[in-house]
Amino acid sequence: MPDERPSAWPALLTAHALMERAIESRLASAGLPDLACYDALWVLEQAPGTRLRMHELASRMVITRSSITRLIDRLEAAGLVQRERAGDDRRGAFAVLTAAGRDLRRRMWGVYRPAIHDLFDRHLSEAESTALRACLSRIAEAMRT
Amino acid sequence: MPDERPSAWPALLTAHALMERAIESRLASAGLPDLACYDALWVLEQAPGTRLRMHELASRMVITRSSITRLIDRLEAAGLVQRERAGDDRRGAFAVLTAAGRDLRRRMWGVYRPAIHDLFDRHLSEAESTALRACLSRIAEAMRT
DNA sequence: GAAGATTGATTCCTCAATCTTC
DNA sequence: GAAGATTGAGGAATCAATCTTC
Repeated sequence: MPDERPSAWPALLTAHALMERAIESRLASAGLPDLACYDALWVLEQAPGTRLRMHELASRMVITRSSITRLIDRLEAAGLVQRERAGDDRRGAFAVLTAAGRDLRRRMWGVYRPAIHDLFDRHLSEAESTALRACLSRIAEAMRT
Repeated sequence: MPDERPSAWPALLTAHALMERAIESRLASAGLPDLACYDALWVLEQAPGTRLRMHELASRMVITRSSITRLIDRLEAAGLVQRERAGDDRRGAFAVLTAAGRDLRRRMWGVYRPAIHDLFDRHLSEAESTALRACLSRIAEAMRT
């Protein structure tokens, strides 16, 4: 880029792409689903009652409403989540984590966790890791508002 | 994630997704092509003779061989790049930047550059930006080898 | 009419198979 | 047989349009 001062953004783009490719490759080799699936299961597992409205889930995963519909279609077909109608507002739907979903998430973490360490955290000092997290969270926070 | 010490990786994932969405949105609003197109044009513009072998271009963009074939198909149809057969090894093909490609890249930069500043660099100090770039380059470098 | 979610049509990505040249 | 690139088939992301409920 014709830069005045070089931004960290291109490096982030490259690091992200390489990481994602390597992680997906490890998951696939282990016969496991992809990162989008993991993310959905994990976000649901953190939510109160392990359930979330569709648009809330989409927002936290940073994907579109149509994408979340189709993703939940697949996860539901695989028995990892279940849809439930909202009681108070019958337009709404919840995605609810199933026991199978929780189990699979845990198994995926067994591959995902060492991958994050080997490919990412291993190359950072404790201080760098903390600083990185602070910077990136700040940037994300600014875009959420 | 069930973490011992929180990694910066989830924050990177979120920041990346939000950034990409916001940048694509600005480019689309300006009637311009997407980031993949920009990246290809820019990588070619940096290369000696503004030309690169297909697999070299794919490697630098961190996309697959089939993806680069199809991306260059589109860019060539739009007159932004041109294919050339390799003289020495006739299996190979070059993607060569055209004048129209260079012009469009410049116009896109007029939208892309302020977006990077507004959404990313504006929230970082000079020192943070430098440190971020160093960390992410190191991580990318480790995966390249 | 607006919000929540889904669907149809299109575009794009990916895997495996293919073609060509080395 | 292997490297470079492309292609066909299937899966997934996206936009706009739709359906339902508020």
